Amino acid sequence: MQDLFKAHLNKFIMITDTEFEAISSFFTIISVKKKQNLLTEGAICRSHYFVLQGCLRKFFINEKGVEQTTEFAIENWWVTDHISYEHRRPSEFFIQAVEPAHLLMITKDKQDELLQAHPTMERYFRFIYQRAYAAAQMRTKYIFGLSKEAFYHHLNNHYPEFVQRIPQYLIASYLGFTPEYLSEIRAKKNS
Amino acid sequence: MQDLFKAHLNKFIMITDTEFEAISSFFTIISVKKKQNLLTEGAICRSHYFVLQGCLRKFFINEKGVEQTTEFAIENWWVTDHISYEHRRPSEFFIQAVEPAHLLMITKDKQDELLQAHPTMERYFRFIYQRAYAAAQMRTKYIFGLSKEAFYHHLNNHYPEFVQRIPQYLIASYLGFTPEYLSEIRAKKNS
DNA sequence: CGCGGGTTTGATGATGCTCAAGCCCGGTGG
DNA sequence: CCACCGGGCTTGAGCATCATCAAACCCGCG
Repeated sequence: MQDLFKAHLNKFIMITDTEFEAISSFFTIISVKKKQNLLTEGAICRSHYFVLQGCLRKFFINEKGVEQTTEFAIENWWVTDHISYEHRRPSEFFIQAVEPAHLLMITKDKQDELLQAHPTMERYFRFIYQRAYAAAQMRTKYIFGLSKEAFYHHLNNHYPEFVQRIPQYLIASYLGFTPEYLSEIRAKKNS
Repeated sequence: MQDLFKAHLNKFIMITDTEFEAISSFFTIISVKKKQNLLTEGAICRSHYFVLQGCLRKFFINEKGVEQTTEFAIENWWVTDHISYEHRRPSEFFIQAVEPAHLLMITKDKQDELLQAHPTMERYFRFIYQRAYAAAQMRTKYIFGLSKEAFYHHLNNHYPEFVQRIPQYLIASYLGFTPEYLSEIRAKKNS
C-alpha cells in the first residue's frame, strides 16, 4: 500500500529506500467507509490526507442548506481544509468519503516535524501546492468562462471515466447546479 | 525598494543580510505603466512577478469576447500563469497593470537556480503556494456559496479600501457579472 | 416485496444578462 | 481657458438561463 506513495513521491523527488522508510514513519494508514466524515463543519481540521485508493470530496453547506462540493480527491491527491489546518481554526467544510478509501494521514505537528527532518519534503510539498494551485486556477477559469451546460460537457469530455465513477447528484453539486438541471442537460444531448 | 521584499521574506523564513544579497541578485526590478501587458494570450509566460507596489490583474477573454478577471495582485503578492510558466505552454491568460507598478521579476530558469542554490527558498515558496491555494479555495467557496449580489457585498465589507482603489468595471469583471448589474446592486443599497 | 435514494419530467418564476440610450466627468487639444 | 471627446457609470425594458417545487419513476437492497 505504501508502495503507491513511494511511486508517487519518486515522480517529484529522488529518495533512497532508507529515507523513504524514515519518511513513511510519519504517516498513518487509515481506511474509511463510504459516507464517513473525516472532517465536519466547526471542527478543527487536524490532518492532511493523501488518497492511496478511493475518492473523497470536500464540501460546505450553503445558506440555503444545500451541500456544495468544492473539490474531489482521487488517487494521488492530497486534501485538507488548508485554512483550518494551518491556523487551527474551526473549519467551514466537511470532508467525506465518496467511495470506501485507503488514505495516508498526517497531523500538522507531524508534518512540521517531517519538513524539519527532511528538507527534501519542502520541495515535494512545494510541487504539490503549486500543482493544486494551478488546478484551482483552471477551475476558476472554467467556472467563469463556461455556461453551466458547457461546464458539464467540458468535464464529461475531459474526464469521462471520472463522471462515470461519481453519482450524478455529486457531479451537479461540484458544478454548482441542481440535479434537475443536470438531468435536463443530459436529456437534451441524447435527443 | 528591495527592502519591501526583504521585510516580506522575513515573515516566512530567517535569512541573513548576506544571504539576502545573494538571493536578490536573482531578481530584476521592473516598472510598468497602467494598462501595460506583462503577458498576452498565446505567449509563453516566462516570468514570475512579485508586486512591490501597485496592482496587477490576470484575466482571460471568454467565448463572448468579454474580459474575465480571475485574480488581482497587490503589494506582496506573486502572480504568473502557473500552467504556462511551469510547462512552457502558450498561455490562455493576460497579465496587465491596473495601476502603474514596481515589480520583482524572475524567469523560470532563474527561479530553478535560486531554489537549487538556496534550499530555504523551497520553504518560502511552499508557504507562498500554500497561501495562494488556500485563498483560491476560499474564493471558490464564495463563488458558489453566495449570490452575485451577496458576493459583491462580501467583497465590499471585507476589503472596502480595495474596492475603492479599483474601477467598478474591474470589480464586476472579477466577480463575474456585468457593470450594469453592479450598478443596479449599488443603487439598491443606497435607496 | 416494499422501501428509499437517486434520477427524470414539467410548470412556474427569479436572478442576472443584453441592448440601447443618456449622463457625468476628467483629460486633451485648440 | 474653454470645448469637446470618450471612457466609465447609470437606467430601464425585454429576455435567457437556471432554480424551485411537486410528482412520478426506476432500481438496488434489505
